Amino acid sequence: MVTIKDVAKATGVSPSTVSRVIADNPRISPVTKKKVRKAMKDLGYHPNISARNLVVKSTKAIGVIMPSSADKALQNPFFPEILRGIGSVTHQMKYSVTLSSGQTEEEIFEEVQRMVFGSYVDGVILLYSRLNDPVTNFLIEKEFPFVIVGKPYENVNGITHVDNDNFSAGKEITGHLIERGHERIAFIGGSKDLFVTIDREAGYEAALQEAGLEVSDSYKIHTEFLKSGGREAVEKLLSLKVPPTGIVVSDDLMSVGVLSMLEESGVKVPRDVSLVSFNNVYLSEIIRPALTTVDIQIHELGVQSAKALIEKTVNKTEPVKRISIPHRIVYRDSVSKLP
Amino acid sequence: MVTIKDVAKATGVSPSTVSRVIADNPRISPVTKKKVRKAMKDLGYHPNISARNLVVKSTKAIGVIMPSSADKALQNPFFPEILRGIGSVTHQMKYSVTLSSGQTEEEIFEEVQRMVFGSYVDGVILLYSRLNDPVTNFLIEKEFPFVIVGKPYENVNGITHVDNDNFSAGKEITGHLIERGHERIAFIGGSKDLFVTIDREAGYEAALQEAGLEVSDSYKIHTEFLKSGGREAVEKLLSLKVPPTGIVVSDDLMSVGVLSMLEESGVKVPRDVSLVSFNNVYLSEIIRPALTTVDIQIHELGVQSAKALIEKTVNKTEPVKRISIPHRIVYRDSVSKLP
DNA sequence: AATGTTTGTGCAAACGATTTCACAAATTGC
DNA sequence: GCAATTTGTGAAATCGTTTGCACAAACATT
Repeated sequence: MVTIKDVAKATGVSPSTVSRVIADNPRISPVTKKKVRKAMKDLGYHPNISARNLVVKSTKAIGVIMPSSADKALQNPFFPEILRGIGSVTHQMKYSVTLSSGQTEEEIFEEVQRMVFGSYVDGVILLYSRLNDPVTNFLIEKEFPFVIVGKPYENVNGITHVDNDNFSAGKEITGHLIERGHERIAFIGGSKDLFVTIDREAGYEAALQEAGLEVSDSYKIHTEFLKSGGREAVEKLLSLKVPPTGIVVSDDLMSVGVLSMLEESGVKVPRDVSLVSFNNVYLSEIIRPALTTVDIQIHELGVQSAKALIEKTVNKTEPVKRISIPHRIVYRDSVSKLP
Repeated sequence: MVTIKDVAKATGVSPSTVSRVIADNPRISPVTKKKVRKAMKDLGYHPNISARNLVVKSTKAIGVIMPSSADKALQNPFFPEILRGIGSVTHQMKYSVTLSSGQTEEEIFEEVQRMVFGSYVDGVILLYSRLNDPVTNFLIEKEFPFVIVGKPYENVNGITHVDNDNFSAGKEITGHLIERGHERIAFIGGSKDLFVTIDREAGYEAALQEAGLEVSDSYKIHTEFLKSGGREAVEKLLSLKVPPTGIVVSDDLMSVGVLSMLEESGVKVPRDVSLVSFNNVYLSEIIRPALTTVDIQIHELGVQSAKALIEKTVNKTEPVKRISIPHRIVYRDSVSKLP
């Protein structure tokens, strides 16, 4: 391994000078810089990151914490996409990203502790938000820089987070259905513990009320995931005396499940019922009918969260921010117009 | 920050002793260990990882390199899943994982260089395999520990990798179609540059030949991705004078695209044509008809690659390994039996 | 010409761990 | 009961950087 001393020796200067060249210190004369840089190149010098971290007390690394794999959500294309968003800024800023690998809630907690106590990272991004989450509490208590993607369960004004306006998104997409003449509109969502679900559903209800439509409990379904449980739910929905003509589904991935079940039951989309959902993952484009969905700009969620976090790590006094990523509806083929 | 010295002082021993307690050195008396451990707990001591890395010249971290985002494959649920597999062993071994964040091929290359030269990681896992890949060549040249998930393009016997037997998988799944009475079977695959595609296709052909069936070029389609391009391909396939009754698709995600197009063209699966594919991602279970597909055990690919890599990093002389993860067909509802 | 300032560089002390060597005390073997 | 070994601990060097301080040389100011 070639160290700073080697290039110092090779150039005939002191290690400090080499270090300053690396930092591009203005006090070093141009000619020395040239010399040193050449030597670095020739010898194939690369700074040792641990040594540097040790003294500067910063790692230029951020931790990204995934939800525990209890959240089956992990197969959701949401994650690779947001990782890419995060990656695009970390790369540009020459930061690196360390991924959590714990599977259970406790494992993840341990891991975060290691990350912060051991100075593995300068800050963390939480890719989930849970009520009474030990990780969140821990980070707050330690005053460790972090940002949440999504809406924090408590202390919303005290935690920097980046989120969509899921209420409006829900309202708008439901509004779209209403505009197209639908009056009986159902909602199918995931776990009620998730703020995304809650907000989108609230938006859905708001749109209904605003349009003077009745919101009925029998039109609202919450199902963890789309296997057996989901099937019954959808069937029940269809067998109501007045079945819905439109359905708002809280997530594209769920949508494909719902879609499949509908078609299986002989219900054609969008002919018999219209379907809209959220996220606009690649899948929603390749499935038939292509889904009308609200694009929440997952990539941008990643970008902004990484930016906000890095700002926080370089400037500890950075004020709390609430960043809202705009959404837009992308119209495709899953909704029909009613007379 | 509480350091080793603080706990030394608190316990009345020397830093070296504390260090040995951490390492659970047998030479330290049980009573001292007790004392020291208590002090560590009381003071909230956590070792500083940079300091340790600096002296032991190892980071207990591995780098995971994703394909460049030119590979749109990134939306594939394959990635989160394999990350979870990797994570499960890194977590257990108390390793951490650093994710590549480069988007283009060059960015990724730079990043890998930083990782190895700067001693960011002890080894890397390549989640792709490309012909003449600068990254691969670099790692080989530097003799830096790495493993490939998939089949290396060259030097197959010289590079530790973990892969499925894609040839057999292709052969078996095609065989299944044949058993069920199909004789006209098509193949739809992704880029021909990928070994997965090549191998699975070769297996497909082998099965055909073995059964005395003709393999025809007009039955083989390669399409980058499933939007416009894919649609035409599928239509062309259907409009042949003798259209296939069965299709082998190289990937579940593609399958949902194909499936959608088929149904859109009024072709019912499995009534009119049967469909099989590979990977067994969550999606293949929720879509209707549920897909008969070969489960390649993505999670296990991750587990084994991480294990193999860690072995290599702790023992540089570990021999090259070729690890093959078994597959199995999971039978669902996308194939019908022909008379 | 004397003084003050700027410019360019080196010395040496950190940073927080690990590890080699040394050594006293305790234990064992005979 | 004495030599040899084992057991338990500490001192100090080391890992590869960064950085505060010092200081000589060059330059600017009167």
